[in-house]
Amino acid sequence: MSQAVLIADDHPLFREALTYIAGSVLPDCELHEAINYQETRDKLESNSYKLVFLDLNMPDANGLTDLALLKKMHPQVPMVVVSALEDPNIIKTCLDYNASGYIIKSSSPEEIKKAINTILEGNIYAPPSMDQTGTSASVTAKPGTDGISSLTPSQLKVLIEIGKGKLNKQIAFDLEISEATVKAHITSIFKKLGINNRTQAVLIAQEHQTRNPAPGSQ
Amino acid sequence: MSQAVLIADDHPLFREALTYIAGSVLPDCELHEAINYQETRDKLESNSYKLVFLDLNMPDANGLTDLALLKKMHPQVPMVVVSALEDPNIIKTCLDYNASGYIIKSSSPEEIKKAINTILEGNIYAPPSMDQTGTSASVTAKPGTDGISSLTPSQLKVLIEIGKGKLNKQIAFDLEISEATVKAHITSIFKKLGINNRTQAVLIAQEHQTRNPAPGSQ
DNA sequence: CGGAGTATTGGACAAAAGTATTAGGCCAAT
DNA sequence: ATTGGCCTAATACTTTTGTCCAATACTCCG
Repeated sequence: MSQAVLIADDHPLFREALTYIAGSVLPDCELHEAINYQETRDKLESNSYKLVFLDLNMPDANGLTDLALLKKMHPQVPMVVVSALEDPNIIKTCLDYNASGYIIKSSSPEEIKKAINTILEGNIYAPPSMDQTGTSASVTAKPGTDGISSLTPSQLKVLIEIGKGKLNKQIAFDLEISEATVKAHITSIFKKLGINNRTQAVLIAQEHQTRNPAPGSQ
Repeated sequence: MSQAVLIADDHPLFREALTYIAGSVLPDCELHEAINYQETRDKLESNSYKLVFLDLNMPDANGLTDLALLKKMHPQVPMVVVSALEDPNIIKTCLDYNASGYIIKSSSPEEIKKAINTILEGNIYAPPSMDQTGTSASVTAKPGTDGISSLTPSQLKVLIEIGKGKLNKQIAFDLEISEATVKAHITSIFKKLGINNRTQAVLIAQEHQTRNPAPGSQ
């Protein structure tokens, strides 16, 4: 069987760097790349990967919700989140969503190699900065935060669309399902999240976007 | 007439520090304190201040939207935003909302004194870090971002409530106006912001919450 | 002072959202 | 093979949302 690794990141430089590092640790692996969420999803569908590097700030991505969705669809594939953010809360949340690890983009190549090996041995890798703060009691989940993990893939997709401010009719069209189905999903989502209207759903969906303090934002 | 200054910050230590500094620069002023947004609003209603120090991260605050609202209701009162954040984009946005200045919490007492004097002379104070990047063309507003400034006080209040996921009925009750009025405001808001439903309004309202991107982000 | 423009309010109406119920097909686990 | 969960979908219904039109009140400006 082929041993393939997927690198999903929209930044060419980092993709190249990660490809190089992964190649040195795993010389016998095919190295695939994806530059956006769509491509990541497609490649996961058609290939069997032993490891996925996943950036949650790709142009068409929806932050943590994407991780939840990909893990729902491919629970057996180890996925490690790569991000510039070092916020322990975000890191912890990613691990809560069953990420196999979290790599900070500014890490040294040695650190990244260590992470890869740790994960391939079946363990979870968290960056060194988490060792001090990771188990801090100050990092506590809000009510409803974990509820999003209980959503089914279809429900997550609908929630993402709600989070874009779309009408049910538009969501139905875009997801190629009927409006009745959209409503059915929404009702389920509300029950699972303990809310009762879509604006509250937007707020929860927003909480799960990995914020990128990008230039020009705000 | 009495010369009073209001210090609105939920952090006791910083409030104390700021009180001390303000007292040294303005020995003849009454020094009032507010520990949350509600209290800030009330004190502004019942007193006439020559200067207000405003923290936008108080427990019941709504970020930049609060600044916009307070300035709408008291356009003549100079307000200086105090915050731990140094993001030039946020600083610029505060100034766009007619803040008279922006003080970074880690500033030295001398720096803060300078800021107070600058503002009391009728000028705008921006932190030194802005001098290099402040006028950068890279800080550009998104469409709709400035639209929030064009909202009337009532409309802003309604938008804030929408941003909490409330129903029109609840908003009407909480703001003590009729539901019909709430809806009328919402329609106006939509036109000004160029949107057509409340979930999109939530997204815009969220953008104007001052995010606290945690130490070490990016 | 008088008009222009606008904020605020409200009622009536149309559109969308949300709930309840039912049900068929599919897949995985027992 | 039967159960159970998920996705899909339709109908029927209530509630909420959003628009349109109209009236009042207020400020600003000539």
